[in-house]
Amino acid sequence: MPELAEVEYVARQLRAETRGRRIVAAHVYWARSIQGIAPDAFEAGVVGRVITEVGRRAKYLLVTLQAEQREQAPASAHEDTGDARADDPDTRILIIHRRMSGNVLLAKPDEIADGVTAFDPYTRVDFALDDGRHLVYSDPRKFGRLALVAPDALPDFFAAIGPEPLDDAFTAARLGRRLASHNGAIKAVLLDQSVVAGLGNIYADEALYRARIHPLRHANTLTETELQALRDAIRSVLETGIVNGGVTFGRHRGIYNEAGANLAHLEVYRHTGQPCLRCGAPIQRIVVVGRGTHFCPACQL
DNA sequence: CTATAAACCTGCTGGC
DNA sequence: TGCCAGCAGGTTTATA
Repeated sequence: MPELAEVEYVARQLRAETRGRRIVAAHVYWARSIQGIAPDAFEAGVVGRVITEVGRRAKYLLVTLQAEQREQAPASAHEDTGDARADDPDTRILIIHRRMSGNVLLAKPDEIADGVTAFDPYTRVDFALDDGRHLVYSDPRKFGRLALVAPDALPDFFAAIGPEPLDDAFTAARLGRRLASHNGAIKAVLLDQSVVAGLGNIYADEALYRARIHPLRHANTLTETELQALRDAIRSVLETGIVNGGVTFGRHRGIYNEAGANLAHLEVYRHTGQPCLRCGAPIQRIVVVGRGTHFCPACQL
């Protein structure tokens, strides 16, 4: 459900609303939502820390948690330059992946009862903040995962994740180099997070449609013109998605449980049988690597 | 290495 | 109206 655009939108909301807030209590209601650490250790690891930054990598939400300032820092051999916190034992990164049905919600005290938000009964993890609000991880299907790691563990965590498509460094040439080693269908390759980060089924279809590339084209056969069009299309569909709060036809919500408005801006996804906006031919649906794939058979070549 | 499938879970939709 | 099979935006792991 949530792809790069949906995660980025929520990251920006969360950054604006929770930076500077301290976590005063945490409760894990579904143990398997926590990855790599025991639930009680996870709870103990976040309580007392302050949310200092919220970011995103691929489809992962990154919440930086710092221990409160200590009055006297312990004697330290290395000088504190104030920059990299990679070895700071007081900093942890809360990593959240919402997978298919997860949402991160910010609830007021009167919207919370016994760990369940009034507008959503699927609370798996609950964080109480020092202003009385609750950060709630809600996930009906329980596929999503939360992890708590030290900052220096991030490189390993993301070792297999490809480049960020919204970075300046994401050029047509770089995309071309990444696609060159893949002979499979371009749709399937775009879904491979090690090739490009953050694309899911919706935005992959939208990007291919706007670039006029058939989803079954072999990834290593795109021309330079097509690579440029695809690179531009990927960025364009993602940026539109972020601005509009993401696509909600199922579960994706913003932190106030509000629906995203980007469904109205999709041009091909789930438009099966409807006329192509460019040429009028009916949009077709096929299955690629088990995923519903929508395209115009007349103008995607 | 590529490729397909299964597993993880529950809710929603469409067909009968 | 009611029931049930099938499907859903993601990722990991197993199998061929």
